[in-house]
Amino acid sequence: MTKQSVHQHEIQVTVDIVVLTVDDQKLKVLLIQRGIAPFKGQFALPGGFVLANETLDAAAFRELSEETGTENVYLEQLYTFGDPKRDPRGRVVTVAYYALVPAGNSPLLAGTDAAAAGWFGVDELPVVAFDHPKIIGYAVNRLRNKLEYTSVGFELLPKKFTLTKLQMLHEAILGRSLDKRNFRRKILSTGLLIASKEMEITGRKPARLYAFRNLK
Amino acid sequence: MTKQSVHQHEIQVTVDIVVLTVDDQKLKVLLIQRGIAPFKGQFALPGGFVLANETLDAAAFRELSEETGTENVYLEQLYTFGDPKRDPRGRVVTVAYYALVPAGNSPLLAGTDAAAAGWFGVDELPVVAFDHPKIIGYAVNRLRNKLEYTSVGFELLPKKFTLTKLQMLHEAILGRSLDKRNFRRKILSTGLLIASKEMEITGRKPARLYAFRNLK
DNA sequence: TGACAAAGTGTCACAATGACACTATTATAG
DNA sequence: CTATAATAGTGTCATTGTGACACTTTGTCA
Repeated sequence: MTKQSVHQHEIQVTVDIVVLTVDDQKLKVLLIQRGIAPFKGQFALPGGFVLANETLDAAAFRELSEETGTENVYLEQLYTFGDPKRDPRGRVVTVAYYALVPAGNSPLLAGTDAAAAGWFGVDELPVVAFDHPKIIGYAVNRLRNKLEYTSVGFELLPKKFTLTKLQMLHEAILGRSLDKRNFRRKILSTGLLIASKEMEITGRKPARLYAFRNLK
Repeated sequence: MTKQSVHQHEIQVTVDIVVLTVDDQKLKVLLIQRGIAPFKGQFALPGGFVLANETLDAAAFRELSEETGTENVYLEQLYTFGDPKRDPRGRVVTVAYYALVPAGNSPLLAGTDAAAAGWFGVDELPVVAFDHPKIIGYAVNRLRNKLEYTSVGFELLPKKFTLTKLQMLHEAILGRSLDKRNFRRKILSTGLLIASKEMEITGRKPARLYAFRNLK
């Protein structure tokens, strides 16, 4: 910031978004099949250019909305990737974000300029373009870490959920099973959950529904 | 990344580096006085443009070396700031890094194009240009958090140090005092320290010198 | 050799965590 | 109607981690 050249160092800046969900007991990422070169036919993260008068966060929200129809989701900046060779078309620095969406709220993928899209288990990825596999790895790591010391997990569930659902969610993300009693003790002791009076009726013994204490 | 325009969305990309040290029992940041407009005369973080064929990490290392003469330091990407109004000269996205340097290794500030430079306690900052106060805040937070669950602290000390020095370092960063026995118990139980046979002789009772177990 | 300054050391109470298995409640099938 | 299948829900114990707390040791220097 101490140099004064103005038109010399311009670079294309994009945002790419790792949209994560948990479905079918698996942590999954949203990928879009590229309709154009380079990497035509391969899958890639949703994303796009940062516009002239837009914050980075706004660009990420916009792309998420445009490409997936998803709104009102948890979105957080992840890391910025800037290897000069990461995009064969030229110098592109991408600010990666990750988003968490509840299972079932699968974005409708309306109005995308991509050929197709879908959810892929993070351990069963297809061929993925650019350095996006690395970016996905970063996001998965971040989510696993944050799960241990924050309440991000609730972002992946509907407003009301059973403790078993919450536990299965944690198990899917962490990739290991958890003790039921210890899990309940710990999660309830945080005070972040409020028990509703409703029960989920599933055909067997009904389970109590809880909600995340929404306060900041 | 699904659009194909090429020359439309170019943005200037810089790196800015929050160089931190602990000296005189205070957590301090390296600031450089700007010799040119905008914000002429104000202090700012060292930094500069990312060059055409350079990774972001390389740009950060280069700027650090050019502007401060510092090398071989701990350097980690922090966050990317891209508010369209953050730089009055135009659209500049900056990838912020933070660096940790041992006290006393104060960079010599050789060959800088800035008017002056100096270390400032993070609680006693002068008027700082751009959104750099916010960036400094991010870095301080990150360091405080990382100190609790990693070994970054060792990056701020010489190779050999006494436990009292290490404790004072932690106290300076966290901004609170720690119990001597509890601190020693905890830090020694990590197994990250190896006791050397040397003692530091300071005029009073000599203190044992320890080193960080360098392994990854 | 006495005073000073900093190094170094142990215990106890409480909280957090991990391991472990049975009972309760509902729907459904016979 | 009652037996069964399925999932919900619950408590204890041992271990470990953590915070609070004060005195002794060792060397220097006056």
